[in-house]
Amino acid sequence: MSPIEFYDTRTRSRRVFEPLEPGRVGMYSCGPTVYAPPHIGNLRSRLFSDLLKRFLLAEGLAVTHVINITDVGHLVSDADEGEDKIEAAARREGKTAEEIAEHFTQVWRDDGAAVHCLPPEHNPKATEHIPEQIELAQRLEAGGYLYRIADGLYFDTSRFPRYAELAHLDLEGQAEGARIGVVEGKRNPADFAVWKFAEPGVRRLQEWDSPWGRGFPGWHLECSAMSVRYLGERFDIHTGGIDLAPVHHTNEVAQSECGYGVHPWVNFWMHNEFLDMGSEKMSKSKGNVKTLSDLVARGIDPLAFRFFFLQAHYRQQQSFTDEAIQSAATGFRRLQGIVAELAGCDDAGDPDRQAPFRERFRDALADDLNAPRAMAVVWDVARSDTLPAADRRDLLLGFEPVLGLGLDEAKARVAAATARAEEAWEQDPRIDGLLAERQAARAAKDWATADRIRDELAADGIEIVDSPSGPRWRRKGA
RNA sequence: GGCGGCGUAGCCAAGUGGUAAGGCACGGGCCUGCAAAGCCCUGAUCCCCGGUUCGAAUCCGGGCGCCGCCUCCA
Repeated sequence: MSPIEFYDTRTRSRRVFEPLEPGRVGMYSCGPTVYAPPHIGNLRSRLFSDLLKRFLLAEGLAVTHVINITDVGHLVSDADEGEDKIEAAARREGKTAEEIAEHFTQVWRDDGAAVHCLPPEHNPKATEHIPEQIELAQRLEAGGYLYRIADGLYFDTSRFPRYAELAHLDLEGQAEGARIGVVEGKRNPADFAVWKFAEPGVRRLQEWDSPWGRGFPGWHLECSAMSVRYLGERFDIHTGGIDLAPVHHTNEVAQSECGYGVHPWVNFWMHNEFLDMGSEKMSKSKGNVKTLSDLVARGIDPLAFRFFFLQAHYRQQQSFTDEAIQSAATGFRRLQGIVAELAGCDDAGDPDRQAPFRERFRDALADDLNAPRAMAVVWDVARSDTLPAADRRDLLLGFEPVLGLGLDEAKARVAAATARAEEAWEQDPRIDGLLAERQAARAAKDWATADRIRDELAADGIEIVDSPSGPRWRRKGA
């Protein structure tokens, strides 16, 4: 058993993971801003934190996982100006901000459930923790970290020497060519809003009273305030997409370390890389696949996306192409078939014989969550011609709590898929007539006629599949 | 301008000093009248150049190419 090692963004190194409190792990993952459905890139981040959690649970640790729901405070344009995205969506849909947030929060939960992400222990909403956020802002104000300008209360990053630490920022060089929107009165380019004042004459759907006047919290504030409430002033792991490190997480660190006087606030910062969409940039207008529903509409099982995710390491950009997701779907289907077959075995396995495989699987994940290597073990077991079926069954089902691929229900899932395929067979007088003709030819062993009919139908894009209960047909690509 | 990542078989993707995991596709085989499904078998010396080393995909230097972030984008 090798020790658990994770890569930590702050120290830019792989370190042995030890919970701050033996046996217990506190995890915080940056969640969705609920103004639109999550896309598959968001889903990768979610799957990453879920895999991490499942692995820690399998290690016997008690995990408290917090994922926030950002239902206020995101602005449409750059800098700290522009319209709130949720408010914009609400206006567009003719609904309230709460309705928009509620709807997309549900979509986020449904999508997560569809890919078997375990529900977090806490799923706090920013709007339900305004007092906590104000309390933190007051601490920061008391510490002299904030200053007030026309549109809000800002954090003075020059008061926090470690500001650039997490993302290893070069603030000098960065300011030179960055497209940083200029906010009148900011002391440093990196300074950010902790509390924004409601604009005079503009009535927002979401605003609250505060010691500094009516307004709303800055985006970064919620994560600092809610994590301390549910995980304490220091905790073990904070996850998120790699893009969050330079701004969002950097600002969270500034607020939390200055507000609570702790360091390091978070023991391990773990960031997942992006999905590489290649030339087909994700965009609704181009009609490119980007949400889980889009995949489902194309006949991709949500869990095939989870299988796809497990095939690449979380810190590598993963190329998402049509061919890649299709091949994942095929691989997943076959793996399910193998497990479904093994489920019928009633023999007892031999734990000693299984041990080496369990260890390889576990050690791959202990090695900075190397899922691809763990999957290689899965296939070694699935297709082993030396391991008895009982051991293969025990091993694969033993991996399931970490994989989350639904292998424990493989038999039922395969049966359901078969039933769905049955329903997909179509009927049509003309084609069914030709099929009957072909059957007659087959019965007479007139293969030439039989094949001619099939070829003719194939030319029309119709595929015939023979089965014990007779021939069926469907349109290709359906 | 700054920060970061990548370039391994047709595609996806592990592998950070000792003679290249795994998945998908292709090809071959079994099965099937044929086909589909399923099962089995089969493939690479690691972008280029130079260096370090007994030995490098793995370390160093220099190229070329690609991607992300620096905008409240995961």
